[in-house]
Amino acid sequence: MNNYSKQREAILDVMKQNREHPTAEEIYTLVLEKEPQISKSTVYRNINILVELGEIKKLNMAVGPDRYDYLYQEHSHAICEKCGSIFDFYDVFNKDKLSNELLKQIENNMDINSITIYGICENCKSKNKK
Amino acid sequence: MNNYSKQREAILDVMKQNREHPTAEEIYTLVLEKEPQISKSTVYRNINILVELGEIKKLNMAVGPDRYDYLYQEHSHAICEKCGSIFDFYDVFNKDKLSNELLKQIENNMDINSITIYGICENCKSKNKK
DNA sequence: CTTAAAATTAGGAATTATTCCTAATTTCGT
DNA sequence: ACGAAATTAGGAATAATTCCTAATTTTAAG
Repeated sequence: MNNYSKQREAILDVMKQNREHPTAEEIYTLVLEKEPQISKSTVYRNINILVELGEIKKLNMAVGPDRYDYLYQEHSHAICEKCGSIFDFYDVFNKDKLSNELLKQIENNMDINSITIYGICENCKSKNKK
Repeated sequence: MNNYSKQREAILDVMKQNREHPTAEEIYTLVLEKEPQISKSTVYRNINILVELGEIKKLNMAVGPDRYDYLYQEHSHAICEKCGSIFDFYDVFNKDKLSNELLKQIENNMDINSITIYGICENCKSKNKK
């Protein structure tokens, strides 16, 4: 794994130019513009490889399919479990401290990749009150 | 939504007695012991209702199907993105403070339901070095 | 206790999301 | 330039979940 292919490069380009946390399906549609012959399995396979390589990040959604994020800057996500909205935010968690606390509590020296907040956004809260 | 049914009660019972974060499939298998006639769609539907009612929590996995957790005590989860191991841990995040920070940054007054750490566990780290 | 409306069910079909398979092509190291 | 290794397109297969329908159960009101 790691030979050059224009397909993989096109996928990475799409991710670099897109900060909307696209789904695999959306990535596929976007990459079709540059690579009209690309197949969906190639998109899925390369998405997984890029995650593996640490170039993009996988967001585990509460609703709907997984989403992906190019790592333009270290940040965290807050995800609405009702409507699936994603909010980016910065500088809240001290990973070293967390990592240490984790080590103490679970006795496992995990590498922390990301921290995600799940909840209900303002909009969905007000909808439910009706 | 919210009429009594022995099926829903049986599902909740399974969740109360199981702290292994079962998948929907596993819940289905377990509940079959008490309700041999229950159908998978009833299990899925009721799981969603119980999440909605706040009786159980949905864990958005990095690998494999979603998992569920009875809310016996407030706690957070650390999930290995490679093998899917789940670690429970306690008392690390100050939700009020976080909620406030979120409000400032994203200008959305989200209700925080849970905070999940995603990473790579010790075991998977050492496997990769080989 | 009836009774009617509302909620829930079983069972299976349908849908969605993702992975797997294969033969052909491309890339890479020498 | 050549052979091994990696990658591809295309489609089949699988996994996870939701949707549909007619029958049954629950609830609330009389």
